[in-house]
Amino acid sequence: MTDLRVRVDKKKLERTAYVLKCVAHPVRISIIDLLEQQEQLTVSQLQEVLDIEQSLLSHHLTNMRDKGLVETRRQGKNVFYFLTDSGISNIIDCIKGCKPVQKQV
Amino acid sequence: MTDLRVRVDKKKLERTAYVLKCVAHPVRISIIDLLEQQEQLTVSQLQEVLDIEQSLLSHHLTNMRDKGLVETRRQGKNVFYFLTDSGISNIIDCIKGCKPVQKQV
DNA sequence: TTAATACATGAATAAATGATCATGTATTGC
DNA sequence: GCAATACATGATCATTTATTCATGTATTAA
Repeated sequence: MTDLRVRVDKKKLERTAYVLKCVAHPVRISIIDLLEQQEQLTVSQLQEVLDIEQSLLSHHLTNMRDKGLVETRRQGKNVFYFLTDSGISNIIDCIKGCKPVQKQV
Repeated sequence: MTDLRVRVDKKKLERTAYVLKCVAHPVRISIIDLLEQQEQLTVSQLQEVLDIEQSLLSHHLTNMRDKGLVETRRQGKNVFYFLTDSGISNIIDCIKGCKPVQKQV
């Protein structure tokens, strides 16, 4: 076991976990999926598709924004959300492509 | 917004979030990283590199095993852990490769 | 069989996350 | 200004996840 060590430094490790944690939620994955299809969507549009409470959605979006996954642009009464160019889509594609793991749910 | 909808079905969405949640932890990402380098490692070996309490590590490993991320093979007193062929490594590579997102930590 | 090593497990607690509810702010149109 | 629409925020509570500690089990070697 000569010089085995974790190849990712601690800061990046924590940042990665932090961002991943944000992605690791059905609603938030859905949001990412929708924004991959649509470029930008208002909260109302997202709400309509996702069919969840407005404030819950808003919390999720704020969460994602805090972590840098999405950004916003206001246009009149509407606020548009869009994915930042952070490679998150790649992660999702990666996951979508990967074989489902089998074990207890 | 004609027929915008989430392209991932609910079951897969939940499963993905479930697995991702498991990946989304510094210690567990480290474990994956080590097992990418080493093929198989005992708990003691992991413990030495990671420098955390034995029982905590064991809990993490059990967690990962329950989710199907790793499997085990006993050899005498030792238990070897190794990654299952589930594409998790790809996810990690993906993440390691992706631009760091900037915002509050 | 006993002791030592290697690992697992369960209970208890602490900390983080998720959901709900009530309320607040920004923008527009009247 | 006032009401309506669109969204955000904060407090609270419920649930999940992380950590610790004490103890348990399997394997080997003496």
